[in-house]
Amino acid sequence: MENSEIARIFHEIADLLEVKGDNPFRVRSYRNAALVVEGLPESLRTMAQKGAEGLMHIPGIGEGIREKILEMTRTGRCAFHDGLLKEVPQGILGILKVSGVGPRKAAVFFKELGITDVEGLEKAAKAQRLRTLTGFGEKSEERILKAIKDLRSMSGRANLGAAMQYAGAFQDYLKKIPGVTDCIPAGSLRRWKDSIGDIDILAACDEKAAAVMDGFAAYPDVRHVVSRGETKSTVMLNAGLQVDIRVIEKKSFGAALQYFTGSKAHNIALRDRAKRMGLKISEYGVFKEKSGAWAAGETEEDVYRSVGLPWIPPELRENRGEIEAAEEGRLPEMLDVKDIRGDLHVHTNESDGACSLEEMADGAIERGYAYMAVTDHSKAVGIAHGLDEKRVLAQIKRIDEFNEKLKKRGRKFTVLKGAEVDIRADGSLDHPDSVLDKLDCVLAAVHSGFSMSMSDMTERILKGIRSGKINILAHPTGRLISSREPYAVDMEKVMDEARKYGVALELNSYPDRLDLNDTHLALAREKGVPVVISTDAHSLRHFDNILYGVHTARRGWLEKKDVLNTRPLKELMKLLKRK
DNA sequence: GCCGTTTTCGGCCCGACTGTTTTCAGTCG
Repeated sequence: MENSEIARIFHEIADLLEVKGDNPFRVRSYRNAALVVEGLPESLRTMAQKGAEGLMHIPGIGEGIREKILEMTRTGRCAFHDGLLKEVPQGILGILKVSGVGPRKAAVFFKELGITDVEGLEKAAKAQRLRTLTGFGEKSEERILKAIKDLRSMSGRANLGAAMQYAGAFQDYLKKIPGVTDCIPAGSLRRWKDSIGDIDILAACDEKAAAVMDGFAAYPDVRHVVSRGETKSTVMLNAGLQVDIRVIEKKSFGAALQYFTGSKAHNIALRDRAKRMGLKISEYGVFKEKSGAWAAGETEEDVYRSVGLPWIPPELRENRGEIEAAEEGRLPEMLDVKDIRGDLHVHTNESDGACSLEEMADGAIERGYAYMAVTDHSKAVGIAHGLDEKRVLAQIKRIDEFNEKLKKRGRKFTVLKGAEVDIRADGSLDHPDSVLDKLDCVLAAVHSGFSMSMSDMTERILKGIRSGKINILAHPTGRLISSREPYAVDMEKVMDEARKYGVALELNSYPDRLDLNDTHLALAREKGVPVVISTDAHSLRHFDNILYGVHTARRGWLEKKDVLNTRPLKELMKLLKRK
């Protein structure tokens, strides 16, 4: 059982306990454990091989949950979870996804009306049966029907790229409303999380907040207003994306930004820390607990300073040890997009790119890069018009000629000869060694046969690494955030072997990929496996995606030294020498 | 169920909005 599945079970246990009306702090323990497990770089499967001893010292995991992890990694089941499902029908978990319906209401619907799933809830609301319950009326039914409609129109979480665009447009609109002095997207967007549940926007204003709220609700792309208050409102966009806005006075802006950026787990830990110091943190500021006197709040720096910490970059705020690291002066030196000196995954119109080699090179030069690797597909990827041996040789010749031309013109820019060679189902590479040996930078990647077993897929990729012919493993898990699960692969084994063979792992910056993800990157850093941040550009504008890659790397605590393409060309070329 | 400058019991972040009810519980972030 993998970490993601174990985390899912803990989330479900938390939901089921809540519907049962169990101790809310016990519920929180399971929810917290789920988050901790999700953020764990190493797999519990591996850690549990040493028994309970291997699972000690994971914050938030105590004896009870440790036992359940052991059980799940050994048997693939959790008896406690199975037992809960006998008491509470699984369909009720779906009801909890309906906005405005939580565990208490779901329990009432189940006990009083025998409702066990969303369809049943919809029927009951339409038949006006909910209003027969105490505490529910006509409006409750309306809200629930609307929320069910919204739920169905949402395609789960939005990818970061799309969410950024929606948020940017909304932000521009809000800034033009009179009285708004500042406006910034917060939430998981500001933390550059790879998928976004909703957009959170914080606005500071010097006049009546009500005017801002009017403007907010009047945004042309709004489908309907979900809730509307003095300082806080929620709307649903036509695209099925929810947007929350919070309006706050300038003197509280830092505290509000800190609060609204999250993550929830980070905030709880920070507020807990404040409490132990005799302080209280809310979105309005930091206050002395006894006297209620205002202590800080205008900037985020002030808020963190008030609890004895340096400012913590948003990407790190997941309660994954950043507060302890901040306290001990161990926060990573954050990578900057300016540190990136070149792109090592670029396609041209020889395969499925939109632009020529020359056009892509111009684009890279314009960004201030020192180098770029042309890495078109190999023939197995027919749909991308992959190159055969003959075409690769022709491309090599063209690149040599192009580099000569650049040199003559005095340009300090080099195009590396590369390929994105397919790792076939049997682990062999899709170009002969004679071709690979002529290239500067060989990427290898899986493009088909995703449904293999974990052991087969791992072996397939290990064979590619052991060929000694590749430099970089591209998009190592193959996930597409909104449409395809990662294939099953033992990433720890892949990383160990990659380190042995001097193969780097790619962080693909495409917002739908972001592959490796943040926790894998943390593992790579721990294991000392070098990472390359690339865009997989198929057109000029794709170069911009490097921003998503860099911020994802920051989420994985990667520093400049951990990333190969922060090195100057000469140093890079030495590192790309294959064994 | 977790955790300890409040250490093995007794706490556990904090506030806005909604609907239905007259003072608040439930939900959300």
